[in-house]
Amino acid sequence: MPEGHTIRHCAQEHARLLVGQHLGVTSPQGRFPDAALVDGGLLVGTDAWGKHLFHEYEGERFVHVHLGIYGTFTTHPLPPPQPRPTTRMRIVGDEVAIDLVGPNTCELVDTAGRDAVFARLGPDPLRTDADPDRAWRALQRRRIPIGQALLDQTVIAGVGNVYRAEALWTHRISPLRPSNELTREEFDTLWMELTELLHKGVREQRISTRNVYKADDCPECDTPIRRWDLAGRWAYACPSCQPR
DNA sequence: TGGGCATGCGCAA
DNA sequence: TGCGCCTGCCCAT
Repeated sequence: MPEGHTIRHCAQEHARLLVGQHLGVTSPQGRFPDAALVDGGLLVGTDAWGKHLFHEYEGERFVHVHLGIYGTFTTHPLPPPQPRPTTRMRIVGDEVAIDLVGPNTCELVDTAGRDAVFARLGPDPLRTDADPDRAWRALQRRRIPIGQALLDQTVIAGVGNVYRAEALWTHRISPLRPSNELTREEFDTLWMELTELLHKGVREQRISTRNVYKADDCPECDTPIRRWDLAGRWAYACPSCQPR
């Protein structure tokens, strides 16, 4: 269930369980042949930016993972069960094994490759070095529905469909409002809301609020929630609380 | 048993 | 703008 909070949690957990160890890295499915190039390597750190995760091995080698919509990591105590036929990557440490299934991306990159990923991502509210001004300026430069902009990872990194729906509903902003018509105050509120929701998601390992996302009626005014296709993704909003 | 769907994204047209 | 892809699960048949 990957929005940014899931990836941040993986980075933290993998760091806690595996950093400082030489890892057995394999690809039972065979679709990550470069696993052999880091097999036995020392894991020196992990990092997350938006929905992108990096495992850094000694020698400036990074395994870049993007879970897409289906991807999952599973942690097993040793000895781990037989891998599934679809296990893209298995990492075996001193005390646990971690399996990766169904990712959009699992590739080996160098520092330049990692930086190239970072370069095309907007600020991630979960990162302490995040610069919300960059997101603000990106919204000003464009005139697209704010609901569409929030899912654009070059604007803000880590927000997915659920956090978008919940944050806009909480602050009574229609997903259809043009991005450059938000006031600075509204943007600041939205940024803070997303930051809090993401942090809460990391802590609780799930998205807890369910106000409009897939809801039938608005918890505030009982108006039926409207669902429509916004640039290829389902948008949810209360037509009464979030007027255009 | 099989179709549809899912918190995503890149690419062709 | 629409489609394909990565996988698992739920629900209808």
